[in-house]
Amino acid sequence: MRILLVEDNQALAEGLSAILKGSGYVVDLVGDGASAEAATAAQGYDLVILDLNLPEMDGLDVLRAMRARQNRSAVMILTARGLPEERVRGLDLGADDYMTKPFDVPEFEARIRVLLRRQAGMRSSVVSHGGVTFDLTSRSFSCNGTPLDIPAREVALLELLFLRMGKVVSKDAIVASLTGFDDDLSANAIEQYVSRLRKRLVPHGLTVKTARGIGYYLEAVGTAS
Amino acid sequence: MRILLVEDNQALAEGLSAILKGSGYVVDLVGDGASAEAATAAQGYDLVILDLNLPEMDGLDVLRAMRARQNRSAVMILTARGLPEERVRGLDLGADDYMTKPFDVPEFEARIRVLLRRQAGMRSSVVSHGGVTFDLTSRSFSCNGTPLDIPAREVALLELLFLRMGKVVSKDAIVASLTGFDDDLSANAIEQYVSRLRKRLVPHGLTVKTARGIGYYLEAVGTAS
DNA sequence: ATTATTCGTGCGCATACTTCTGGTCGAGGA
DNA sequence: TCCTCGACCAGAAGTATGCGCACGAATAAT
Repeated sequence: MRILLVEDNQALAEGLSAILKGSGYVVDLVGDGASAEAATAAQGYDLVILDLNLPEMDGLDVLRAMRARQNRSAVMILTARGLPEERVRGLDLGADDYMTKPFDVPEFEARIRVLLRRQAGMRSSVVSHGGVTFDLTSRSFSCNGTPLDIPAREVALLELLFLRMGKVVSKDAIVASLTGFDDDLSANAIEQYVSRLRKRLVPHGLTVKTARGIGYYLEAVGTAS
Repeated sequence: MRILLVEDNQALAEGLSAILKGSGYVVDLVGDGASAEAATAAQGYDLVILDLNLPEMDGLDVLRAMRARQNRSAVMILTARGLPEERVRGLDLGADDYMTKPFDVPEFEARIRVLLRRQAGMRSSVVSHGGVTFDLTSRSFSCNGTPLDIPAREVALLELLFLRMGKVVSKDAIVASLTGFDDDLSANAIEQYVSRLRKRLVPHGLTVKTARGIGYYLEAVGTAS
């Protein structure tokens, strides 16, 4: 975890830096807006701790510039000025948290943990094989960002195979997974879906292989056994 | 955007609920820990605002249970107790922010905006696709600087699609995001909004594509697959 | 209070997804 | 080699789903 600390007050800077390093973070320290600009442009930080009261360039300008550059780092603002409207501005400019000096050090550390935890946990629940991606939450497939237009029933089947990539799924298991209690499905229907899926998957480098008498499994083309 | 407010003080609950609804959020309100448990288990909320001082079950237990259930909703803790060590505990248990009563309402709103935009994976307060821009602060759309006049319900829908540009949003997710406990929405209503939105978006180079049986997604016209 | 939007539902139509029937192909076994 | 059985495909009928229209109810604006 790499943190950039932007603070012009020498004493405070050293103190915070020591605290952060003590918690096991890698800390870079700069004392003015221009240096902060340069550092954030050059390095990808997980977190930027930003004092607003900087010489020359205002801290909010640094933040604004970062966001304009599409910089995704988490930002915590640290300042002596405690005006509520000032805070609102900072937060709306893209800061993730805002603390007013003097502050409680344990709380400071806790809030940093929160920001870093969030930063790390932003990965969404998706599974990829080759160029194809499956989003568990929306139950939809996409290829290079563009959604694949596949009928619901085929999605259900593909999902089953996709999540067990390379493993054979028995026909019974497929039927059980696609139907509820009351309704049933002829074995032929499944073969039908498989057939359609095969055609659909050709451009995306996937094939449905058949395990005769047992079931089906998914495979990336060119990965012949 | 759907928010769960957990607060037992009737007056405060109504007040906050009014503020949030005024900002265009869908708000569900519960008054005790058990209800909060049930609600978070049943529904996916974008944000949970949690008072610690609850009858029967402590707010922190609710939070702990949520996280144990892998619930990823953002959580803001709200309390009268201001002990720093108390805050640290809350934050380390998986809360994303912590405010002490009494608090400044504009700052409260700003922090909520922060949590929601971070939840959506956004680092700054405006998102653009093509010529259209969405301002998360005012929750309004504009095209080349001129605001687009869109009804509230359609804004809510467009916001959902816009923030997940190109990704399929399931119809269920749309309904969940647009309705609270008491009211419900027919599937037809959504199709209706989509229909209206489509007409509105034509001049601005955006189209709502439909993933039959699954949901909808937004796409820039001319970016056909 | 009156008017103008906005909101939500029911209905009919069109589309395309599902499912089955029946027939051809290919793999293994006798 | 031939025979049998499962796998695959094509076509067609049935059916669910999405779409737009039009109308009444709710809400906001004047």
